[in-house]
Amino acid sequence: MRFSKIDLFEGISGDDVGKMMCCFGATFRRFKAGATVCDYAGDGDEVGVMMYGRAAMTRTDEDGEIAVLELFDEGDIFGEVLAFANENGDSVRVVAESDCEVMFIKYSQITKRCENACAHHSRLVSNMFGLIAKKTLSLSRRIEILSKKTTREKLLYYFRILAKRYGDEFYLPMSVTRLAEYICADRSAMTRELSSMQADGLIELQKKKVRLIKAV
Amino acid sequence: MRFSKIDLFEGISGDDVGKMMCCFGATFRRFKAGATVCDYAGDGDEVGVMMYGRAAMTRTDEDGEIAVLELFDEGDIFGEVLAFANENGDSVRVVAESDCEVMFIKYSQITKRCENACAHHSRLVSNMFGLIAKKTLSLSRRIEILSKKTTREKLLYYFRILAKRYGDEFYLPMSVTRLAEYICADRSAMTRELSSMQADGLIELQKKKVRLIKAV
DNA sequence: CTCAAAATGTTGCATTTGCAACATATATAT
DNA sequence: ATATATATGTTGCAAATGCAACATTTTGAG
Repeated sequence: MRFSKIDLFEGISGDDVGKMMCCFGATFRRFKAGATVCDYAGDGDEVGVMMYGRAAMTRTDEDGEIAVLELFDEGDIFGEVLAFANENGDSVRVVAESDCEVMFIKYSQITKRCENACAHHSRLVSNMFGLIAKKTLSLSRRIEILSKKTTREKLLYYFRILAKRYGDEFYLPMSVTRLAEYICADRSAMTRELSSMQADGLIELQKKKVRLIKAV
Repeated sequence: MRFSKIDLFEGISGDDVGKMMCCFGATFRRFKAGATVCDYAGDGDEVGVMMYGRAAMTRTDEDGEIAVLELFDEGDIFGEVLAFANENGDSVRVVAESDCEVMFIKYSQITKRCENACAHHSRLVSNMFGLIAKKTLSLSRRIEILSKKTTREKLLYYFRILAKRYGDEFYLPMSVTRLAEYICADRSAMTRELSSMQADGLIELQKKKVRLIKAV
C-alpha cells in the first residue's frame, strides 16, 4: 500500500498511517473500470480517498443525460458533503474511469478525538482542511470563469490562470471537448472562438499546445 | 457576547466557548459600516466569524470595477483559504455593510490538539467541517445554475431550488439587481426574460414575490 | 492492421443576449 | 418634505452563441 502520494496523509509516516487505519474504520475496495464506486442517495458518512486509478462524479438527469461534475485522480478525496448540490432528484454517482482502489473512512471518525496512539490525528484534520480548501478554490475559480460574459473572456481568464502556473506556453490539461463542458460553452462555438482569437493574435494554438500572446 | 446563534459553536455551551477562546487566541473587533474588515493579500492564517451585522467580500479589478463575491451574515465564517480564487492581482477584501463585530481565530489553532480543558475541541472541528461543507454546497449550487445555457433555464433552476425549500410561492432573498449579478446575466435582459416567462405562464411575479407554476 | 467510435474542425442560421439609453419608482439622507 | 441616489422596467439593435449538419482526424479495441 502506498500512502506516500496521498495528500491526506502528508507529514505522517507510512507506518503511522497504517496504525491509524484501525481507529478510522478504514475499508479498502477495488473497482473495475466502469463500476459504480458510490451512489449519493443521502446515506454518506463516508469520505473516499482514491488510492490509485481515476473516477468521475457524474449526474444523470431524468432524460438520461449524463454530466461529468468532477474528476478524481490519485490522492483526491470525495464524499457526499463534498459532493455537488443535488437539489432535484437526479442520480449523482462516482464511476470508476479505470481500474482503481478506494479507501473509505468514516467522516465522523476524522473529527473525533482519538483515544489510541494517534499522535498524528491533528495533522490529518489539518490536511483534510487543506484538501477541502483546495476543492473550494477550484469551485470558486470555475465560478470566476463562468461569470465572464463572452466565451472569449472565459477562455482568456482560464488561459491566464494556466499561464500563471505553467508559463505563457502550456498544454491544455483536458480535451477540447471537456474544456467546452468546463466553461459551459457549445463545443463548436468555442472552437470557432478559438480560431477567431488566434486570428486576432491573442493566442497561438497547435493541438493542445497554447501560447498566450502578451498584450503590448 | 452571544454565541448561541453561531453555528461554529453549536453543541458547545456558552461557558465552554468562553473558556476555549483563550487557547484559540481569539480576538474581537468592531467595524463601522463601510470599513474594511480584512484584505486578502496573502497573509491570512485567520478565520473570521461574523458575530453580528453584515459584510461583503468584494473584488476590485484594475479598472476599479467592484464585484460582490459573497455576503456574510451573522454566524457565517470567512477566511483566506475559504476566499474566492484570486489568480490575477485584483484586490479582494471583506467590507462591513453594516456596523458589525467579527471574531478572528487562528486557523492553525483550530486544527491543533488542545492541551487545556477543551473537551469540545473535536465538536468545534466537526462544526467547522460542516460550515465549509455548506459553503462548498452553495458554490456548487451556483455552478449548477451558471452551467445552464439560457437565462430562462438559470432562473427556473434557481426558482426550483427556492421552491423546494419554501414552497411554490416564495420571496426572492435578494434584490433583482443582485439576482442578475448572481446568475451572471445582464439586469435588463434578465428583467425582459422574467416578463417573458410570466407571459408564457411559467411564473407569476409581484415585486419580490414569485409563484412557480407547475408544469401540467 | 482494420474498423468503429470518439474527438475535432467548419459553417449557416435563428435565437439569445449584452449594451445603451431611456422612464419611472423606491429608498435614504438632510 | 424635498432632494438625491439607487433600484427597477422597457426597448431597439448589434454581437455572441447555441444548434444542426457535416467533413476530417485521432484513438482505441480486437
